[in-house]
Amino acid sequence: MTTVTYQINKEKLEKAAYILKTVAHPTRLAIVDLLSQNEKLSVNEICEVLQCEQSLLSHHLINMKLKGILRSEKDGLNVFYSLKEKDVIKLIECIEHCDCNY
Amino acid sequence: MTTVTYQINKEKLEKAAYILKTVAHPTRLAIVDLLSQNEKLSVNEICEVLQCEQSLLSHHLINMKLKGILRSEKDGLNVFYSLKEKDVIKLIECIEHCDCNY
DNA sequence: TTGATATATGAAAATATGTTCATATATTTG
DNA sequence: CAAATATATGAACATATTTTCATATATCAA
Repeated sequence: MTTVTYQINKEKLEKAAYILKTVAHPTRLAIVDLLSQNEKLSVNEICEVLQCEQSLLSHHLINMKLKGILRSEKDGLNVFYSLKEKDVIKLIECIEHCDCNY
Repeated sequence: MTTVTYQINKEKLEKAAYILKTVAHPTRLAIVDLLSQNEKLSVNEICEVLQCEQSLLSHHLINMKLKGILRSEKDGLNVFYSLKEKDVIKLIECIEHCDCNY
């Protein structure tokens, strides 16, 4: 006889997976990291620091904005992105201690 | 003149992304959740609770074991999986508070 | 040894994600 | 207005991940 405890519901897990997936990419993690250190940055600034092609970066940024992780505000020619969901910073910290195989 | 602070190195970010990706899947998150509540579970037990096809579940479990998140031990016909890298539980908690778009 | 049960494996198919490239749009400046 | 700059868009392509299915292997019990 098995009595297995199952806590979290499906919907919550799907949401969590969705957010994790959004962040689980080196460039996107770098963006989160950058924006945790710098209140707001223009696409160009991020582009230069990360050495990432403009259009590719744009895709990443818009993706993360769509999912509520970033916000953006326009100022003249520039668009400044900033961290909307600051909790995602914790994900990086959380994993730094992990001792998984890689 | 731009002075952008950039903290984490590329390698660290790639490792973090790698681990996050491994966990960023509803079924795999459910497995982590289950194993945070139950010390160890057989493939079959997990199969039944999650209503997941046996072979698919096996793929997930082996994948997570390979990446150091789970461990397994054989006992007769059964293989019991348990959480090796308990820190990943925190990822779920971390995200539960997040208020992203979905 | 045969049959039943639990788990793993591997290849193929289905699906999703990431990247590139060419070009569009919007804003500023001369 | 034309040119320059910053960013966005979309389609095509490349690549990676997930799922399915058929089957293999291992262990146990009769």
